[in-house]
Amino acid sequence: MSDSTPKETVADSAAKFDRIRRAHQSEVAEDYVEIISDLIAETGKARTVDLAACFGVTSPTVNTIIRRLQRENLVETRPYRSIFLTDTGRALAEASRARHQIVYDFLVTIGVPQGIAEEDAEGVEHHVSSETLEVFAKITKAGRI
Amino acid sequence: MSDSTPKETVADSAAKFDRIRRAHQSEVAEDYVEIISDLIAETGKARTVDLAACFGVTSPTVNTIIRRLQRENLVETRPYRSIFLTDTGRALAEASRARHQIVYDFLVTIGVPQGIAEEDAEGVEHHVSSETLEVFAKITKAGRI
DNA sequence: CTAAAAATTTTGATGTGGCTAAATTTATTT
DNA sequence: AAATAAATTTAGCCACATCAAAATTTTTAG
Repeated sequence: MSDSTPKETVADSAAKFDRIRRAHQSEVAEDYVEIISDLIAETGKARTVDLAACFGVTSPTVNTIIRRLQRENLVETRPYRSIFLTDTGRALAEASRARHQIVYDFLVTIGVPQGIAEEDAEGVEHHVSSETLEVFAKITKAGRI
Repeated sequence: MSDSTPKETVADSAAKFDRIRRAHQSEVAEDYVEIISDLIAETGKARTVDLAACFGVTSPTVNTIIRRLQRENLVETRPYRSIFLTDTGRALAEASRARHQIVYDFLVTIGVPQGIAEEDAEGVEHHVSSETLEVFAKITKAGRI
């Protein structure tokens, strides 16, 4: 127990959890634009039914979320038609993918098996600060600490 | 771009996101029992108002969540009285704290500043598998990869 | 071209976490 | 012990992600 950890004020704690709540709000959006981007790259379009399969949810769920993403100007879609990304959505997808890759590569570099790294990267990517990401990237590049 | 990443099936993808949704469901519970445990250790009791301050939310919000935790047998509380952990709750708090510490120590070991490590650990701890945690712990112990 | 299949959307429900405002109970002060 | 302050709870609201069932539209097959 190397406890040189400086103690945290109540205000720090509140700020920390507030940051997490905000991260949660963007998580779904980021996951969706990332998958939509993948689907478009692979098959030329992203359909409700494909997204539902990828996420393991029902089509009404996808529908609701796509409506929200449209409201937030991340995707474009017309009734009964496929889903496409706006410029903003594409940018967000790119940023998400980059972060995901950094986390994944880092985990593999430090010795986490690929399958596990893939699973964990998905959850972790939304919660690492840019500072930590930089440390990750540096270590991956060097192949060691 | 070292892309020897094996391709992922749609079923894998669905399982991955399902795991994340399940992690989200436990996150709040874990954070609460951890903070309740801290408060009891420091002050002998955990009150709604203290939890509200720690999490940066209002007391009705804490109230709702405590009701759920009580239903799930993680906390004990009587009307207008403080909140205590059940044995199950204490065990969960301990496991959470241990995980949190592993993630925090690891981040500090690889060079992330303490303040940032504290912030990031909170978000990351709920999304790392036991395999990855072991890798983290090993690196921390060795002081390098 | 029409009938069947597939995909999408709507409808109506649930659970969770958030809020404000007001009511209630407990604790403190005078 | 009465008045005030503080804490808790209740009530009523919203947003989000989820579902099943049903309605609608598009696509595909015969």
